[in-house]
Amino acid sequence: MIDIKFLRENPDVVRASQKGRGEDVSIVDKVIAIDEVRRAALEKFETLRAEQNLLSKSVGAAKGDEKAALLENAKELATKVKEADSKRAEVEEESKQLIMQLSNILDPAAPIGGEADFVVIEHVGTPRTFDFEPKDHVELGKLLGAIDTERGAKVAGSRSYYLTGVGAMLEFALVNYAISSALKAGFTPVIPPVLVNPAAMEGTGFLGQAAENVYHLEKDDVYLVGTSEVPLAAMHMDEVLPADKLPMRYAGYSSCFRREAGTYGKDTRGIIRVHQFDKVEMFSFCHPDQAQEEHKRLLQWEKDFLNAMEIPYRVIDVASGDLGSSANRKFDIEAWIPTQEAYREVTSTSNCTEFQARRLNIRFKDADGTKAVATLNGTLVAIPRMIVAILENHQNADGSVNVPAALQPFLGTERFELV
RNA sequence: GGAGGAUUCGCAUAGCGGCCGAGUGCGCACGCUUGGAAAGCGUGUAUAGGGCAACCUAUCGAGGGUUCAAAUCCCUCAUCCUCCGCCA
Repeated sequence: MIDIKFLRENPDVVRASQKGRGEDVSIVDKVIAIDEVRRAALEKFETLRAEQNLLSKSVGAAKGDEKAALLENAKELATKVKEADSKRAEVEEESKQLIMQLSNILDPAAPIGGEADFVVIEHVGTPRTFDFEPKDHVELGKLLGAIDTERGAKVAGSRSYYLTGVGAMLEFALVNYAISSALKAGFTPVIPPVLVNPAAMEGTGFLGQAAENVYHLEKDDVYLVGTSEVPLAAMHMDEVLPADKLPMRYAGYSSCFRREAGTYGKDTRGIIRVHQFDKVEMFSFCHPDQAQEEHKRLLQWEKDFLNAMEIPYRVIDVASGDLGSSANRKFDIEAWIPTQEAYREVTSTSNCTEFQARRLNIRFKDADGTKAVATLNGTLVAIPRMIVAILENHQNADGSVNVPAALQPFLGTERFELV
């Protein structure tokens, strides 16, 4: 949610931001208009209420005929107050609905444009040249007894899979490596709930445009999270965090559930795009002035992970039209996938500034008062895509796969052999 | 799933339909006292919104209702605790 005071004072900035995202600019003026109506309605109600409070007191003090007369007036006033109050509530709700439609204000540094208009910040590592025909992860997964998509489909439908044998072991190794490096970096490890209530989902902004990708359990009115960003962000909902504890960093490990509606025909092969996967997510609550630096740090931790996996990748600055509504800037890391001869997204980090915290009512207190914190998130490792990258990049001609040195202590082997 | 109890200002508690935005204790901050500290004494100590100054308004788990007036009465819901049942 945008700060209404900021919008009042800088409508042009908000207009430009909406335009840059390719979103509705006219909302800005609608918000300004309704905000005036809102304040007028509020003032009217408050004046009447003040009058009523006074009158009520004199009723209490009065006696006999005098009291009867006052009561007469008070009754009349009470209906007026009720009317003014419901008008106020109505306008406030309307105003809130409109404000909620506005996305976060873009970082001026974010590239403007659509999905294809990202800016490549850097390339790290060089895609390997194979002296044999590289196999894709589905084939390798079969040869190693690591991934079983056929049985996944049989049991759970399309975009489902089993990780078996070294596949399962690889997940444990990745998670262990991720959590132990997060610990070293000062994160608090967290295993969050993956079943959350509407307030948590709503507050983190996943019931907007992203709603169709969220699983909802109607009978109990709870949602399956698509990322542990949701329970991690909502963890401190309605709290005032101690300023001297910021930044507060959490590394959440959880399953993630995504309906993947509207992706028919996209990445149908293998485990690049699936309905359920596990992920270690970094989440940071920090001082708004620190948000940009924190964002760089999250990106660095993501790079460290890719480096440790010895996988070539590039970092992109995601364009305005492709940002989530909460993010003011987003960096994606894309790993080189040999059989696709392309870089594919494996991690992503967003700076949500105070946008998300304002919705969730997460604040901190310092000398100037109580203000919204900034929230940032970043993927440390999303298991299936990392498995794809590791298998494909480190394969040998016979289908065996070399284990990156960083993972060897967790796996007790240097190489995955065919089964 | 059933039966009871609870939910008040950081914590613990008091609270009669109007004198309650709310008392007390602890904690915290500042001051006095002291060589210094403790104790003691004094003062202060929620959040949000509107004017942005005085001030006003809202908030006693949430949402409704009764009333001129609700922390206080009624209804619905949520959470926690105890007991019973069921499942592990």
